[in-house]
Amino acid sequence: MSGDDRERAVLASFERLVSERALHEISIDDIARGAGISRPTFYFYFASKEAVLLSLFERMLGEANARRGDALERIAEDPPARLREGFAAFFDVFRAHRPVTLAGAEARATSAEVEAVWGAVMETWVGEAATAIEAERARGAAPPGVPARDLAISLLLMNERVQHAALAGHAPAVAEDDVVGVLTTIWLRAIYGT
Amino acid sequence: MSGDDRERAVLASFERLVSERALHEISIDDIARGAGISRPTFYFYFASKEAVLLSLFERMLGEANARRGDALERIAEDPPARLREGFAAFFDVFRAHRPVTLAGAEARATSAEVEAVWGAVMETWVGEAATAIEAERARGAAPPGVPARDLAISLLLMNERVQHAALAGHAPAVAEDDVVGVLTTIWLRAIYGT
DNA sequence: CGATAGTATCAACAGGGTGTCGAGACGACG
DNA sequence: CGTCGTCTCGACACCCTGTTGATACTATCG
Repeated sequence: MSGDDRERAVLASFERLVSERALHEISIDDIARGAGISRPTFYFYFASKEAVLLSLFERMLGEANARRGDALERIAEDPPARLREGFAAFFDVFRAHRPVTLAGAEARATSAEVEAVWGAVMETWVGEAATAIEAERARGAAPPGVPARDLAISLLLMNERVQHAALAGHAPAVAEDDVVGVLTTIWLRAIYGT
Repeated sequence: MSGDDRERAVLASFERLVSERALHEISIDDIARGAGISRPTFYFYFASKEAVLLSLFERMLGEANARRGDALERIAEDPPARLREGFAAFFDVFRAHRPVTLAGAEARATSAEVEAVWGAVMETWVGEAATAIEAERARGAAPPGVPARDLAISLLLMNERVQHAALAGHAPAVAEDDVVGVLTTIWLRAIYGT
């Protein structure tokens, strides 16, 4: 068995465990044993639980960014349709990797590194959304109002939190199947008025 | 020194520590020593770190609920003013107790009890907001749309997340002084249309 | 075909955290 | 002056983390 196989085994063990219980209930020993190695050997491959999580997480983010396409850039074509399309792309990916998503949210609370990585990802989306809002305002489709960046930040943080509550099943939450519709409606009203 | 004094000392020690570093970096021994008692004695007063936090947290929630008054119920009088008034009341309290607020957010990720308590609080606000939205729709001030409850949940989760990002200073975030204004604008547009 | 260098592995250690138990100190009150 | 709550903590058992140092295995080259 090669080093790459071992590393994959660690990722697989982690993904299995995280689908069974919360991140803070999983020890490095659990992950290591699940991958058929000892705890010190785990440290040969990863620096921490969080490092394993980030590895899985980044793969997931790549998938999400690929799937979303350029919906936001083409928002002028048909705002409701493009918004819905983009949100559905993200939510489908997060839903497909629910355990990793929830573990990521948990890790963000205690790991500065996870927090920073997620913040950087959010930052790119905020930039794109703010640009799209400004373009819609420039062409007269959307009325002026609060700074586009502040609007983009607030709406994206809403998406994050609403999706998380729905996936975690923590009340109060919007039903999973209604998440995309509700978020789309609020974005449309917040950006375009009616 | 009486038992009540000791208990107060524990709360004070906790509040001081939590203003210096993150919750997960604080051990029960730290809290106990800061209160001038031993670790086992800590357990005589509280079952866990989270129990101390919840004690402080509930006091803070009482303050917030008192300060907010009945802004939401009187929303018909002047929606922008009432909304702004209510949001400012909450945000002021959270800002005045920033370390406790941030510790609460951190604890929610790992403690089912904290998560449940916060969920119950959110649930009461969701009920009030949904009722207010339905009343505005009934009197024709607000147009129909997505279910009032889903709208209320999403907007309140947005408020929670936006306020948290601002208080934690985790990018991307809205500047503290702009939070209330931005949130008010989005609520107005989401509920009333333009 | 042996020397050597990089890769991989883990027993054992050091350090820190949690929660509990049982023995005792202390004050109030019948 | 006993005795009963209240209060206190040393000591223990246990779990978790991250590192060290000894050891294997493997591949490549002179």
